[in-house]
Amino acid sequence: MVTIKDIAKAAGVSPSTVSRVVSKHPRISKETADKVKRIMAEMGYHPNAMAKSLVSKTTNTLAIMLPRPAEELFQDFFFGELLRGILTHSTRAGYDMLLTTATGEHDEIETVSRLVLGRRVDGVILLSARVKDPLIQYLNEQQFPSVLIGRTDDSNPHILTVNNNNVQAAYDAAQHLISQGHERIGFVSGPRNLTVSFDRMEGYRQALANAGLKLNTEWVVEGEFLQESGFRAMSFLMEMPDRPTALIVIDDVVAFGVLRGLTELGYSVPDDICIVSFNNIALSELATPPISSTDIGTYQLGYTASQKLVRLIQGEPIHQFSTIIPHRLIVRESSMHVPVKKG
Amino acid sequence: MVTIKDIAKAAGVSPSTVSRVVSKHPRISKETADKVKRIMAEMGYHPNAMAKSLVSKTTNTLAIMLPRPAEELFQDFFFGELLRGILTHSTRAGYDMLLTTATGEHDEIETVSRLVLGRRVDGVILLSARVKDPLIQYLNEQQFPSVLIGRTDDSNPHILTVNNNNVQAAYDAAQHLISQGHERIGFVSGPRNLTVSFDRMEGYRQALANAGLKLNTEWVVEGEFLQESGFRAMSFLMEMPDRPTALIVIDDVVAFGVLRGLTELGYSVPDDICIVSFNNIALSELATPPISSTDIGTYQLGYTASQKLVRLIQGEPIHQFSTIIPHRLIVRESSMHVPVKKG
DNA sequence: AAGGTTTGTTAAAACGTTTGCACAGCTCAA
DNA sequence: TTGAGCTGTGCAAACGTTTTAACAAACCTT
Repeated sequence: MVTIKDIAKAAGVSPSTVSRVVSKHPRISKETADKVKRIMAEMGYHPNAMAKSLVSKTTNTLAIMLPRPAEELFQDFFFGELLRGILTHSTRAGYDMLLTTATGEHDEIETVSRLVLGRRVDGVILLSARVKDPLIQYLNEQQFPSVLIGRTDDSNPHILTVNNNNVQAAYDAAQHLISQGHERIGFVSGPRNLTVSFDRMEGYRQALANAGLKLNTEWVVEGEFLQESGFRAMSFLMEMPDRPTALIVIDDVVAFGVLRGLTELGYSVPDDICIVSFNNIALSELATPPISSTDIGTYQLGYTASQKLVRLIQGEPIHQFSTIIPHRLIVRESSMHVPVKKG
Repeated sequence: MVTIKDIAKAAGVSPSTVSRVVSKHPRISKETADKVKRIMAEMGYHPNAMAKSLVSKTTNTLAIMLPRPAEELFQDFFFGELLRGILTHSTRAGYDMLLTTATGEHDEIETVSRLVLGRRVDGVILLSARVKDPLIQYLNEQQFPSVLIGRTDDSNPHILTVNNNNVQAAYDAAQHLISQGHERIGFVSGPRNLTVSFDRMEGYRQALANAGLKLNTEWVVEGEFLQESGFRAMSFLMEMPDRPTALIVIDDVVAFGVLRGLTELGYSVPDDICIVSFNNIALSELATPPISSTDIGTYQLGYTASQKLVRLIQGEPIHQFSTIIPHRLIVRESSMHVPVKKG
């Protein structure tokens, strides 16, 4: 293990000088710098990250806190794309990513405080906000640099957020169906305690209200972000006497399940029922039929989150604490059918 | 920031004693331990990870090196599932995961040596081996604790590996088709420089040879691990006068593309052509038709890799340097059709 | 030519732990 | 009673950096 002292000795300078060469201090003469650099290359010097962190009190590392039921998340392309956005930026900015997950409900705070209070990371990225999220509240109290991908209520002023306008996105999806003449529109939602479910439900509600359409609560089904959820929802939903002619589905993976459920029950999409979904994962357009989905800018969501967090850490001025990534409905076959009006 | 000295002072003991309480040193009396623990809880003490790492020369962190074209990888459910396996074990074993990716071809070694020589991590997990992988060779030379998910040639004795028997897996897939009476079987492969492509190609070759079937090299198409690859392969493959009646596809995501391509060209699966694929991602059974796929134990692959690496780091005896995770062909509709014999 | 500023470098303290060694007090066998 | 062994604790060095303060030498400015 070659240390800064070894380099200093070999170059005939002090360790401080070597340190300053590494960190490009302006007061170092070109000759000294060149000599030291040459010797570092010759001897294969690599600064010890821990020693540096200890004294500089910065780790150049960000943590991603994965939400508890990580199974769901990982099943989703959505997560991979998000991670890719985060990683692309953080690598460019010179930050490493630490991936962490709690083992249980209660040790969530414990896990994050080990990292935060143990000065293991410089900032935290949170995924998937719950309606009353203790983790968010904790980080807000600690005033530790954090960014949430999702939404939090206004009482957490220290937390940056990057999010979609999910109310509007769901409104747009519903409006698309309404404009095609649908009057009975259902909603296959995700877990009720996630803000994303809440917001999309709200947009759905508003669109229906605006169009003067009835919202039959029996047309609203809550589930997980899993295929099974969508699959199971169908057997229930399609048995209803006055069943919907169109469905809004919270996520593409769930929509795959919905599609499969409908196929097995003998229904045809979009002829019997139309479907619009969210997240626009790569496979959506390869489904049979291709699924209409809302592109929420997943990569951008991750990239922006990392970007804002790094800015916050580096003390740059924050123009806006909350950033909205635009969405766009991609219409495909699954919603291309005009329903037959009832007598 | 409350340090070990603060606790020592408050408890009326020396810092060494506090340190020993934290690390459960047997020579500490129960009374002292209890008192120190109480005070730590009261004052909210959290050990500084960097200081600890500096002196103990261990970081309790593993790195995952992502292969260069990370886009492909992230598009794949496969990666998420693998990550879940790794993370589940590493969390249990008390290790954090550092996710890193190189920005270019050349700085791969640089990126990993910063982590390795900078003593930032205790071990490295490598994904997706190339045929002559400089990264693997580097880690082998450094004799740094590493595990490869995939295969390497025998000249890297210091690298642990976890892998499937991909030759056998492809053999089994081909055999399945052959036993159904197929005589013209094609192969949609991945990038040629990945060992996984190489091995599956080999199994495919062996099975055909064993059955006395001709391998038409025009039936073999190389591409990426992307849907487009599968999609594009079809327009080419199906125009051939003596086109195959069955296809083996390197990955489910590619198979989705294949399926879509065939649908657009007006072919029906499995009636016109049968398909068998690999990796068995969750959406495979939701495709139309459900795709026959080889379950390669993705989660297990990741879990085992982490397990072996941690054992190596902790100096436990290694029984076998190379572990094979069993595979299993899941037959679904996409390969359930007996071809009509010619003449 | 004197004083002030700039430039290039060093010495030493600090960061918060762990751990080898020393040692005091105790127990117990001979 | 002696001393060997054990138990519980403290001292101080070490880990490899960064950074403040100090200072010598060189450069201006008048």
